[in-house]
This record gives sequence, structure tokens and C-alpha cells, in this order.
Amino acid sequence: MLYSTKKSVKKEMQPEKTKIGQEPAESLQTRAELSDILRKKGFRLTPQREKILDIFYELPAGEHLSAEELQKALRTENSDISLATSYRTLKLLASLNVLRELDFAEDHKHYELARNPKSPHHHIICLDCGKTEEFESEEIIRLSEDLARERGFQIVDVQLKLFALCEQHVTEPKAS
Amino acid sequence: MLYSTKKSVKKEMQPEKTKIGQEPAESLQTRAELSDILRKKGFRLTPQREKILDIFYELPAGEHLSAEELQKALRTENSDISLATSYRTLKLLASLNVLRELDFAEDHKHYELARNPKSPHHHIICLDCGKTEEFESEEIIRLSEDLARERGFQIVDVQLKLFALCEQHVTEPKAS
DNA sequence: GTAAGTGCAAAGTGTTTGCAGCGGG
DNA sequence: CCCGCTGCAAACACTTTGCACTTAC
Repeated sequence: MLYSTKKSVKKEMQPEKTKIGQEPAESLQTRAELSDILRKKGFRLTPQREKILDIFYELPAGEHLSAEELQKALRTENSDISLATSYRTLKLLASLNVLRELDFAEDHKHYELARNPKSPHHHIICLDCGKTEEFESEEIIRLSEDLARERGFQIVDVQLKLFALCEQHVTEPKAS
Repeated sequence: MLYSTKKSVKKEMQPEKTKIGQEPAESLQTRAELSDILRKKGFRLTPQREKILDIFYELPAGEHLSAEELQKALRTENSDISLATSYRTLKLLASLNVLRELDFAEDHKHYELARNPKSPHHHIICLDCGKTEEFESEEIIRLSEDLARERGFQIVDVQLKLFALCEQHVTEPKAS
């Protein structure tokens, strides 16, 4: 996981010391730049990694994939990459800040291109139907940075999850 | 899980229909009121459930336990409750809004007493040492409510996670 | 050529479940 | 006294890993 609070990313994957979450990371890379990030860090550009980068690069902004979903997407394009490699690649790309790792209240992680790490996505999730919407909020980011600074922390990423009821479900009869 | 976006809480556990996350839920209950919540919903007050309520009731505000940690706490007090029952009870209590379910970027969930659902805790987590601090922020809540309203959602819970570097770690040499 | 990367199957983790027996209301 | 609850062990979902083989550089 990107945010490996304890268990750090495998060393074997870090020929050059890579301090997680510290890349300044410019925004909106081109597809070629994504490959460059790998190359520059000394990682090999295997067809599997290229393909996975392709998938994420072509993913509509706001969409995100779990490992399983990535597998499915790969299969659709006739790429047969083992689940193990998918997991390894997702972790690698996340540790390089190429992908952002999201966790909703589900039991698996989702990934998306970290196009612009300075304005992370936030999510609102309907507790009834599971519908999720994404949004940005400069104010949230600014506030978060303040809150962190007050406590002596330097923000790397901000994740806001709003659990809520969407239009169709607010009106339902209350239980208690 | 509390926020079972899809997989709903076991039916067998809901003698009275309980719409997750819709309890208005007053703040700061007494220990006895916690038991009452169970009783009123038709759940049995078993010694196991009482004991688990005790543990959480006596937990310093701001602390939270995972299922494993709960087990350990129980063992310390010579209560031997099976892991299965712990999980079942955590889920039950979360579905009743007695406990709040938190998920950090770790692979297991944490629980705390949902003393006052209207001011949820927020967390700042150091990516290097794993240290986590809690805090409240009225502004975040207010902002979140606005953001939700704009999108036609009604907030049930707000979870903000700030991934950051704490004092000891900001100063470390950058990688890239 | 050689270390890094892959695929496979086996092992882990955290959590859930089927079932027989127990006990709260 | 009966159905909800518990404990146990087996099952699960997701993710990681050891190892032999392959391949990018």
C-alpha cells in the first residue's frame, strides 16, 4: 500500500532509495512521462508495466480500479498479466506516486492516476445505494494544511470521505 | 462493517428494522444507556456484549481498538471471548451506531465509541513512523455539510484522513 | 550475462460463517 | 423452553511471497 504506515514497500523494489510520499510530483503527465518515471528510478519497463500504465492513462478521470478490475480490463484487451504482477505493479506505481491509492469502506483498495497530487479527490458515498461521487475542494485542502501545520505535520495527501444519503434515500422513513 | 455500502448487515441481527446510519443519536451516553440500546432493539444482553461495551466505555476518548486489540484487552481482564464473537459484536454495535468504524490505511478496521456522531474525529497519520493524532474541526464538518448539500446528499459521517510527515520526518533528505 | 521481473501455487491476514450446544428472556 | 448467541473450525476474500524461469538492459 502506498500509505504503508508500518510495513514499508519492498526494498527489492527500490534500487534507488525512494522515500514514500515525498515526491513533489508535477501535474498532468503525458503517457511517455509516466514511463520515464520508472526508467529514471532504475525500474525496468516491462510490457506488463507498460500495459498497466496504458490502462490507467486511458481511464476517464474520476474512475478508479481495484486489482481485480484491473485484471478484467487487461483481459478485455487480451493482455494476460498474473494477479501477482498486477498487485506488485500497483504497489510499485503507488510508491512512486504515479498512482494514488484510495480506500473506501470496502475491503479492497482502488487506484487511480495521481495526475495532480496537490488536489486530491474527495468522495461522497451513499450509504444506501453505494453511489459515489468525486469532487475537489480547495478549501478542504487549505484547511487541512493549516490543521496539519498546527500539529507540526507536513501534508502529503488529503483524503476526505463523506458518508451520506443521496437524494433517493434521504426521504426514506427513519428507523429508530 | 458499519458503512456496508453493498453487503448489508446480517438480517438475523435485525429483529427490528435498523436503517444503518440514520439514528439521530444523542451524545455522551452513560454505560447503562448503551445496554439499553441493545435491549430496546431486541438484542440479548449477553455477558460477552456487556464486557465489550465495558471495554469501549472505559477506553480513553480518542483511543480506538481493532478486533485483535479488543481481544487482547479482553484477555487482560480475564474475559475469554472468541474472535468470532468479537467480530460479530463489533459489527452489531457499529450497525447500531454505538460504535463508529474507522478505517485508516491499514488492512483492518478500528472501532471507538460513537459518543457524539455530530463531531466525528479526524486523523493525521505520519507516513514514516505511523504515529496518528486525532482532532476535531468544526470548519471541516461545516464545509463537508455544504459540499454534500450542494450535491443533494445528507451527511451521516465525515472522515478526514491527513497523510503527512511528522516533525521528526519532514527534515529527512528527499529522495527524487 | 545477470539481476530484475514474471507466473504459479502456496501461504498469509483479517474477517465471516455453518453448526452444535448453551443460556437469556 | 426456545430462539438468539457463542465457540469452534473451516471457509473466505484479498493480498503477499518463495521459487524457478524469463527477459530488459
